[in-house]
Amino acid sequence: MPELPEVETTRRGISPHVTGRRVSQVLVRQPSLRWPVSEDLAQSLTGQTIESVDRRAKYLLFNTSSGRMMVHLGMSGSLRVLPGAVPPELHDHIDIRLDDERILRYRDPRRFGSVFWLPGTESHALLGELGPEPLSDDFDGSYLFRLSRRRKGPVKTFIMNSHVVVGVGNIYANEALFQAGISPVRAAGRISAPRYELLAAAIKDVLARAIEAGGTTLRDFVREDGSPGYFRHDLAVYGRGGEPCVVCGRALKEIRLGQRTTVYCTRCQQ
DNA sequence: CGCTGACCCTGACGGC
DNA sequence: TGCCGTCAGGGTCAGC
Repeated sequence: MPELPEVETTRRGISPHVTGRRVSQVLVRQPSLRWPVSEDLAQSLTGQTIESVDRRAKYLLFNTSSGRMMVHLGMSGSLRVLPGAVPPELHDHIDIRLDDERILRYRDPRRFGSVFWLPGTESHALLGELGPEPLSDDFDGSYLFRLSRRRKGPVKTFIMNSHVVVGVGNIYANEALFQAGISPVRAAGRISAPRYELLAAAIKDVLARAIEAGGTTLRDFVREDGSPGYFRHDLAVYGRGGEPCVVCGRALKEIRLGQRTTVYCTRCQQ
């Protein structure tokens, strides 16, 4: 379920606890993730010092002087820092023991996530074709307008495409389109430049607010905590199909678009 | 090239 | 109560 705000919240939460720490041991209990965890992860990472933790799209990058560990949390993944030798539970797939005896633990019940080791300064094919970060200055309305010309697919599918912009998952795509007053089913190529300005601003706003909320919630990455990074009461449309629109009161419409649940107001979103 | 749909997996949930 | 089918979801990739 991690969307970009939760990945960023995870990065901020664990970063102070792992930065500057040396990895003393890596234990892979379950290598069968979205892509198999390579056997050289453990030997490459062991002995290395984590210099910083970056994020690109929904990937977390743990930098060392000899390479990087790249982690994707998929649908159900989480990373926590444990105070010591806490017994693993079901779905706790990877333990990274640090030199202060704390453990960075990767859990992922549905195993949609992935963990790679990138040697040296090597990149990864999965990082190669990504669009801009939604919160960066590279991402704005004119960018979306330019890229969308002659595109016939629905705008919601367009903004969820990681080649277009990264980190806009289903929940926030629904929310941003509602906030911008744009129908999710409208063809991407049939939306004006001014309306794309509204959409880009809405995407930035919903993501930034969710990150802020994540930072102020009771998340504690040094203990067990599985609380989600967003709150249902903050969501205007997602998960509210059939319920009244918060603006006009009309029942929200729920459809499937590109295999994803889509909720919108047929009056407020055109 | 753009777009659609299948697929990976397990937990939650609804119906019977 | 318990079983079983369905759905949810990110993101890649095959195929049209």
